[in-house]
Amino acid sequence: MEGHQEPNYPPPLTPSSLISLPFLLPPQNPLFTPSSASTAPSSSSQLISPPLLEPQQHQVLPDIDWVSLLSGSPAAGFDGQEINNYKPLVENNNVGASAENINEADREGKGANSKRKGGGRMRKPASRPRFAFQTRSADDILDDGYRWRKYGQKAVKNNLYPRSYYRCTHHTCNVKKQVQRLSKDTSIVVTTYEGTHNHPCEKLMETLTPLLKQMQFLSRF
DNA sequence: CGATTTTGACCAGCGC
DNA sequence: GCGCTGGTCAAAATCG
Repeated sequence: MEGHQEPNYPPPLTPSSLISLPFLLPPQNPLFTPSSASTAPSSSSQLISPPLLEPQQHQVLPDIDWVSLLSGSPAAGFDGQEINNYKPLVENNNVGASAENINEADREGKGANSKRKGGGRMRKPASRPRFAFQTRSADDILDDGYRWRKYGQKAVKNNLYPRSYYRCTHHTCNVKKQVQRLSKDTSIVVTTYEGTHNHPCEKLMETLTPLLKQMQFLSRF
C-alpha cells in the first residue's frame, strides 16, 4: 500500500535561510539552538548531542539541514550516513542507535501489519525513516512547526517518566513522534520522529508566504 | 461542538 | 506456551 513516493516537505533550507524563519530559532524551537550557546537561560530549550559521541565531541553540526531532517528528507544526510561526527540516536531501523531508552522503543519493526482494536505493531519494517535526538528543555513538546495529536502514553521500563506518542494532525500525513524524558537526567527530552511529512510545514509556509510575495514584488524592479 | 488529551484495554513480538 | 513490554486503539473527558 505504500509503494508510491510521497513528496517531502518542506523543501531543504540552507542554514542562512533559517535566519529568515524566526519560529525556527530559539527559544521557540530548541532544535536550532547550538549546544555551544551556553549563554542561553537555563529555562530555554537546548539541543544536545546524542550519547553516541564522546563528551568532548558533543556539538551540533552547523551545516545540518534541520528542517528536512525533521521532515525525513534524505537531503538531511541521515540516510545511514554520519555527518561531521554527528549521529542520530536512531536512523532507519536502529542503525546507529545507542541510547538504551531508544533501543527499547526501537526493538520492533518485524513487519506485523495487522490492524485491530487495541493496536499491536503495525510498523513497516524499513520504509519509514526514523530519527531521534535529545534536547535539554523544561518542556516535553518541541515547536517544530507541525501540529501533533497525542494518541497514547505509556510507562516504559527503567524510566520514571512515561513515553508519549504523537501523530501529525494533517489528514494525509502519517508521521509519528515519541517524546520521553530521561530518568537519568530529567532535564533531557528524547524525541523520536518516524516517517516523512507529505505536506508543507504550516508555520514554515506562514512565514515564507509574505517573504516570497515581497521577493516577487522586489524582483520586478 | 469540534479538536485534542487522557487512559485503560488490547495485541504482537520477544525472551525464557 | 507464557509473561513481559511497547505501540496503538478508542471511549470518555477536557479544552478552546
